[in-house]
Amino acid sequence: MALQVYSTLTRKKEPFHKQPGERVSMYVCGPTVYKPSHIGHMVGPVIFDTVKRYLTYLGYDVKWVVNITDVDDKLIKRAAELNTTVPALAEQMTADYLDCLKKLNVTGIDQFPKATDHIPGMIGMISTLIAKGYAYPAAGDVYFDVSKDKDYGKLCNRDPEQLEAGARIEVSDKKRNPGDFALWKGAKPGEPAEVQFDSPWGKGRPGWHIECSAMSRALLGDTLDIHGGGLDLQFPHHENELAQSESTTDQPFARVWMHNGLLKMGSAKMAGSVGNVVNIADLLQRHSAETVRFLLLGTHYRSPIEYSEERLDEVKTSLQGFYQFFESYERVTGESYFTLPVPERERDWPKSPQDAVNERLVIATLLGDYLGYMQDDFNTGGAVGVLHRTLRNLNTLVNRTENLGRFTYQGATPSRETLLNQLRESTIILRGMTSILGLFWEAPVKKALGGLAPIRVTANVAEVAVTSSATGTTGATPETIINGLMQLLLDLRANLRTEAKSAAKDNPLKKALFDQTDLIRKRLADLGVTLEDRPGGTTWRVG
RNA sequence: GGCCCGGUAGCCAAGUGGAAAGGCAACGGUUUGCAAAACCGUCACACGCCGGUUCGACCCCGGCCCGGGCCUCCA
Repeated sequence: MALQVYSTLTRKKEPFHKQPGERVSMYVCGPTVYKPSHIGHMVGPVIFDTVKRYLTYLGYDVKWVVNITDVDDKLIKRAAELNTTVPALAEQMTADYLDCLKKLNVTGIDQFPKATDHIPGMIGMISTLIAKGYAYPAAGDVYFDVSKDKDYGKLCNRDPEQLEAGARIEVSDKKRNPGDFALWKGAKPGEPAEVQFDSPWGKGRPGWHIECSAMSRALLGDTLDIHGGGLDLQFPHHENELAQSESTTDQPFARVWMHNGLLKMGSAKMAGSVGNVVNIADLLQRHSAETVRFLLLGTHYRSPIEYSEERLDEVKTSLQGFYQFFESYERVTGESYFTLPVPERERDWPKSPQDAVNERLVIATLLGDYLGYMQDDFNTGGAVGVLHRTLRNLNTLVNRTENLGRFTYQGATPSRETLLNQLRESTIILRGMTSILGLFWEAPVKKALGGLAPIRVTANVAEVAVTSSATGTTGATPETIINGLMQLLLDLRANLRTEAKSAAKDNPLKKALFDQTDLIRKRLADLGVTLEDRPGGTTWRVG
């Protein structure tokens, strides 16, 4: 099935209008930089980052632009409150925004144009609109005349006549129609000089909406392939952008309009106006960026996302299985999941599943399911489900490899090498699937011990001794000491276990020795350290 | 009032005109000296309610109830 994308304009899924290999322009409305970002601000970026990753995987050449609106009423107000300047505030908040994107692994945005860098473009557009009769100056302001635009309201099904009925629209005697909106706002007395720009209509600043029309046009052209943004921007923001742009260029403004659902807390949306926002910096103190991204992608992008601490805890738990697998994978293959090649484009994926055996075939089927979901309007929720099913198969493969000989096969027992090959190829597929979603981009940090890697203790104590002396003792740091102590403890425990296991059943020492090994494990558990005795030796981890 | 969007198990959440993915929680089992981890199994005769279309609907149509969003700044 060809890629299907839901368009707000037609209210239905449509086959994507471009072919792999072609360029795709994507514009997503960014923030007005007057406050630190909250998680709601990250929904769109995470989703469209995933959209870009998937389109890239399919072979499209995507150029993605996100605007920074750095001049606006809210900025002026906030800067005054903080006793700073608008540019200084904007710069600081932009840095915060970019930092949040980086933390959530939103890496696909190609350009972040600032409104203040595009004033001439906006003035040009407004002049054109006036010349074509779509806009009119009024005492220093310039307004868009919605009655002149025949299809005004087509995105949101709004009837300009009925806009009056709402009566919540800002009233102004400068407007010809209640639904008219400002393209340019004349400077008001007392406003700082840095937000006063020269224009044919006197000093002033752009209205909200025009910056997106001007900047998307400047960087991506008259017609965008994809225009995205939050559901709450449909009206009036996108409706007005659409009206301005098409009235200016006489070209379709966007081929596809994609709107993401909003974050919900309980029964209400999360928003600055509701006052229930969760600041990202605070959030990341409690939960990993991975957990947050996983939460955002677990629900279809057009649906509201249920947000709560409980949800985050749940997601975190479900994520543990993946981390466990990554450790298993490394233990069994000696290779880190995070250094496996990432098949970024379709042509780079492992091929010829017909050559594969058993699990490898199953995983190839799962990949098909995964792609089926993604093809259907970027159904990341369904895709995440496939990830979990894939994980189960991979764990089975790990178990078979690690416990080779304990499993009975119908035909010939595969060699360890065969199993390892299957495991590696299958894991690369998982790696590719998670990478499209932008998940598991870096190895998790063992916070409690400052990045200390888990030690593996083999049952062979002689071998252990060699390992520890090879580690070296020079330059003792808290880390090397803790590491060494853990090693010591686990060595002793390994010895006890060996003794206990070899002791005869009726030997009273057997139980006594096992009691000691259990005591060590219990006391470590009290400290938050979990020991896992495996066929190849004992591993430990924090948590 | 107008315009949209939802209502799937205890919670979250996919989905298809032909007998409901996945996760969390719960329970049972395999494995383990015991654990941990992993794996297997159980867990919605049922998808807001009522009609209709159909051989057959959770999925299509109509009505109703409930919830949410937008119409004012908002990702």
